[in-house]
Amino acid sequence: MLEHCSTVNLPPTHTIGVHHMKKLSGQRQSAVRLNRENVVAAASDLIRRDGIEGWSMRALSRELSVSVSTLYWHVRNEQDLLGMVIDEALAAIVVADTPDWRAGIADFLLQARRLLCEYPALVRLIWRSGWQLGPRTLRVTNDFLGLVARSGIAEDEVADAYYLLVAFLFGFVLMETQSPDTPDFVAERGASSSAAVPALDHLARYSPAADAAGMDRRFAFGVERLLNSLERGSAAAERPGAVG
Amino acid sequence: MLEHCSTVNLPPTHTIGVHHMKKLSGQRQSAVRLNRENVVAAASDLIRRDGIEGWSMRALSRELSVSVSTLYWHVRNEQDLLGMVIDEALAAIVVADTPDWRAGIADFLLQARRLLCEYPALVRLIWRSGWQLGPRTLRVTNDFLGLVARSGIAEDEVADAYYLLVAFLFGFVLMETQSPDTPDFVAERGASSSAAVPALDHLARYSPAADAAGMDRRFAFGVERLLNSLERGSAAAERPGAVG
DNA sequence: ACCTGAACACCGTTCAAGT
DNA sequence: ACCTGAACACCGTTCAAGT
Repeated sequence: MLEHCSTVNLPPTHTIGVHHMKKLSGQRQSAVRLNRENVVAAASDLIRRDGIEGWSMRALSRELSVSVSTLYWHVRNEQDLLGMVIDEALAAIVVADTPDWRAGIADFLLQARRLLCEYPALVRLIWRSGWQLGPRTLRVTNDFLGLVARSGIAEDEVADAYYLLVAFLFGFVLMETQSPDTPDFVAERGASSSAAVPALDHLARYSPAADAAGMDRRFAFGVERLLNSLERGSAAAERPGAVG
Repeated sequence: MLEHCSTVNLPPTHTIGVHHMKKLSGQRQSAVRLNRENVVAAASDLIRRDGIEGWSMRALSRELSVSVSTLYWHVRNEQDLLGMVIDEALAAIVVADTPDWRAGIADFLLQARRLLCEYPALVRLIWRSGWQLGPRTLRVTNDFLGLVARSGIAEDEVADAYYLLVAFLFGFVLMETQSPDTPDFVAERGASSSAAVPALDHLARYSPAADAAGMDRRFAFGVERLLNSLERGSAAAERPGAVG
């Protein structure tokens, strides 16, 4: 029920590591020696295949035909492992080094959305594992920050703009991947409401359902407005007084 | 480590229910008869007090000095219960019925941020329990949608604007409550990088750390830019071609 | 250096059985 | 109608013990 996220057919963002080390097919003996990298790759594959619901240290150990406790030799604990999985995945995002900051930012956001959408477990992982940034993620973040700075926004507002953009990105993917189970909740609820309580008229009218078709449009809408709001940045003349 | 979220000292958003039914103090016998409402209220209190980390059906049963299985008579399952907790909490947001849509939207966003921040477990809950909207949440959503529609944005863009605003809200609170464990990761990493690999200069320069002081400013920045971007809505002349 | 088995302290959910 | 105890199938993590 969280299977949309279309955005053109997704290129396989994740042919990075040594992955699929002949495991995940379920034979008995471990043909390959385990190491830190192997474990992370296997975890990544498993989460990709089964989603976060099926994930557990024990499930991974079963997948690798290895004792659970073995994993703890290669990895400090679950959070440590998941952190590395996140960092590896996020490293797939490449930040364009272009003077065209509008295109650069839009491209970054689209890449990130695709990655997070193709790999919805990632968002839940980031959420769950406390969002500590790995080294590769820091690199990507740094480069993106440079892109934002290039927009000509005031120097002391770069971080603010970064938060605006990334907050939108994360929130959007969150809504997109975790959309309500009942896409038709509007008709349902709107109809059953008695005459006494006012109906959910706006919900019925504008129906902000998270249908796959609409989401691409909505993302583009958001990105466009955000880019515009950066562009017209410091020249805002009619601001009431909320500068702080 | 997720203890910021200042935004003026928070008024107690949550003196709603019958709560604190003399439980949470830990005596033996259940003086009050249990019912659906009671259970939800107790769950809400418990999560508020101990955060989501300590939450479990079994923990709640211990708190109520009752057998775990008893809970399942009053409530379908954990997800059902958490859904009701969320809906109750979100119902505390009141949407101003004002023609001043800018003020109305800003007020709504601030209320929501406060609530979610004061109650960080909520965001994780929403995340975890699949974001199905309860009846009270639908009401709030509906009213907010009306406010957005009043901004004079094109009718077929109301839902898009709604997503833009709410995505920002959720993403922001997510970043705010789940900020990295290492607020000083910049100096740390920036310093230790060798000369070979380029330093994380932008991170060091703009330091987008989630310090409590900066977050209020950042939220205000975001809200302001978003409101502006709605205002200048349909009059956008120089859009490249991303209308769809 | 790498792996195992058993143990510890947890989970959510079900279900026959009690009053 | 409401509550219990025991059971089932899980968790993450530790640790002495094996090679």
